[in-house]
Amino acid sequence: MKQKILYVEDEPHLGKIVTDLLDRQGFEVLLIKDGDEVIKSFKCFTPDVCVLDVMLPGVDGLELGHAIRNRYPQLPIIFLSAKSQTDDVLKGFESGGNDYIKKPFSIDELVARIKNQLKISASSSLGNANRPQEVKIRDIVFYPERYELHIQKRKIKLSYREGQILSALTSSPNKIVDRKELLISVWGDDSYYNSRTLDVYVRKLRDYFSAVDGIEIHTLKGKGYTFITD
Amino acid sequence: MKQKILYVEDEPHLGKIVTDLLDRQGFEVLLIKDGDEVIKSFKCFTPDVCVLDVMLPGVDGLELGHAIRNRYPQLPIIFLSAKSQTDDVLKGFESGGNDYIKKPFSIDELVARIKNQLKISASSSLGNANRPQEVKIRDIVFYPERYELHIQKRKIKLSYREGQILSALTSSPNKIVDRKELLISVWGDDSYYNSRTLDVYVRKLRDYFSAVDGIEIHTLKGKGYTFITD
DNA sequence: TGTAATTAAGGTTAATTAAGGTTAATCAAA
DNA sequence: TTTGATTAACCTTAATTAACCTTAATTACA
Repeated sequence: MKQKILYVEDEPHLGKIVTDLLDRQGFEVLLIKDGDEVIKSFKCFTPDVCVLDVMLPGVDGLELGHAIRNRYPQLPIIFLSAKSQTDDVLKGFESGGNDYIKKPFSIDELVARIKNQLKISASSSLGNANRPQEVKIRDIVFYPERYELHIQKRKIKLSYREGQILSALTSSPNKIVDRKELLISVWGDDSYYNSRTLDVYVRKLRDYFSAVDGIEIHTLKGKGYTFITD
Repeated sequence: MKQKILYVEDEPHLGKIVTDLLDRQGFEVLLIKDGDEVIKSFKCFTPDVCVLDVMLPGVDGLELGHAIRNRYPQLPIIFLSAKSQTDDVLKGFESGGNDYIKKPFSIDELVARIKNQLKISASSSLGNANRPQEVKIRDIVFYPERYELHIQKRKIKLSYREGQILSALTSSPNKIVDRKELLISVWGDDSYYNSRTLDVYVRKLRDYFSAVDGIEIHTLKGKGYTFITD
């Protein structure tokens, strides 16, 4: 079942390109140009996430977001903002089911953030279990919320970053964790430097697991990592 | 009853975003773009706290602050400043019910400071509000409102600061207590020196717990502390 | 079409920077 | 004048940046 995105964008050219790219990523996208028609559209289209340009003519994107949230408090909203003055303040503004991306953005970033929001809303609708108490694999145990890794009697205190990254990897073992998504979920953006920092941490984690066999972090170049436990 | 915030910000997008986020935090926010209209607005809106951008066009944010101060000496004011050059000016202004935040700021920080001014216990119940009678963990008992810590027969009288900090940490065991929030809830601001003082107290607390195993205060650099009890 | 250049994506190791920790000295209030 | 709180000086370590290396994925072209 395809995930549905409601995308509100007045600039037709950009709207078409983004819609197209999201479509190719396997999403079902409804593109709406006119803010006024958004609420109406909910009658026949119930999205899993909304992407709103804040610079809409007539209706303000933020107000529209407000209106949407009133009706559907659980629905995550991602705002696209062009203003450069807000840039620095916007960085890291992610709270509850909302996120702000500044233009220009890359499609990969948008996709990563969409997936991020979908994951969040999915896990929160499953009651609690956002983070498991412990992850047991062979003779290792990982306690995500206390940043501790037990490898065959040895207790390793993980740093904040190590813990975040390992959480992300172990949350879906034997599946690809997209590198960009990982970067965004840990650092909030996928800049070159954060990417290099990630390399360094992956190396550290691999070091910890080097003693254990049957566990490894596999690289899929251009894609991401898989935490392999065979 | 919602707490009321008067927020003066000329940059419309930033203003809307921040208003929106504060709204979602359960505040009632009046956003005013024009400094001249602030005083007028007091006729129909009596805020519990003011948030002023100091870089307003026309009227100076600081002058506005003075004007507000003259009329409502009890009303706490939080200044948002873009440039660090204004530091000394703001420092002079800072006193009693006043505070300032440097841009870029995170919404969490703003909320922490607003709550601090309002003397509301912060979201993670770091404050003094809903203190439990006692906290029992393994063979220790902590009586927050008596500032007393019993460790295996030994009774330790905690100082005010020690008690505050330990309350904050034990109020959410095995979860991250944000360092900045902790500083703001204990000292009202997160200056360099308070940060160093916190280090000293954490060291003292760790000393007390060194006798007990299974209890420790784990540092997550760049984030905060977790009070670990396994 | 197969194989060599090229280039982009990661990996490794080390240096640097920034966040905390430790211990001791000072300050301020009962 | 003693005790809690803060400041200070110096130390340690996480996090990041940097420089250089390796390998997969393209592209070039024979």
